[in-house]
Amino acid sequence: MPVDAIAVLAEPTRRRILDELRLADSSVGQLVEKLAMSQPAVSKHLKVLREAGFVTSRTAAQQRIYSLEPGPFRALDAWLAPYRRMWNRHLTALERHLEES
Amino acid sequence: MPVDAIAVLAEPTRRRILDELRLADSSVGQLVEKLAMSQPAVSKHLKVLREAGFVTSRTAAQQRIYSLEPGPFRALDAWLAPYRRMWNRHLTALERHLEES
DNA sequence: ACCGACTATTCCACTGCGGTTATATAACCG
DNA sequence: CGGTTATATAACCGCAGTGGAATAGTCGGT
Repeated sequence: MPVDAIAVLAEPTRRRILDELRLADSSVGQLVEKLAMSQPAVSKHLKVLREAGFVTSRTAAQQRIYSLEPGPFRALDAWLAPYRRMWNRHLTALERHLEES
Repeated sequence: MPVDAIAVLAEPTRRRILDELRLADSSVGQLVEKLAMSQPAVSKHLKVLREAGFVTSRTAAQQRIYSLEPGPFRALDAWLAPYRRMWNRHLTALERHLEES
């Protein structure tokens, strides 16, 4: 399911966008400023993120405010689950203690 | 840290390799058979996975047995952590109940 | 209805990556 | 040492994706 969700995350710029949106919903213009990149580039990445379900946009006047959607993140977490079981078997005593908290 | 770890996982073939190795350590030849792909292709993917720390290989006669390493998976999990906090705020009552188990 | 602000789309050049074929290296065996 | 098996590397090709510049679309204000 997260089939190509991971591929979407492979792009550093897209991860930066997600980092920004995690802190606050943003308009395209705000992202352009933060990322110091051309507006078309940002819009194109947003399109990819949108189609993969990572973000949604609501219209506010001429701006479009983007915000995160948890779905694909949860899917990625689910993909990771079987491996998590594996690495839990590799816990050292110290790590096992930290795991308690 | 998982900087390009995610990019490494973006490749479907590499995820298939990881899936196989999760079930059992395997030689290159065994992976070639499972994946129905040319041996050089598999070797190249293994090189990428090795350099990203996802797998290690031990030599057994002419064969090289590959096995998983938990490190990068944990790093990915760490990258996901801040987003996990986000989607936890979106839990419904039902989900919240299931989360208890 | 026109203008200005904001965003999306198109076109193009470039780069990088995955796959195959061919070849090199390494290890075991007689 | 010669031959065979097993894996890695090299060279090449085709394609997909990214970024910029230019262009089109959308919406509110006057």
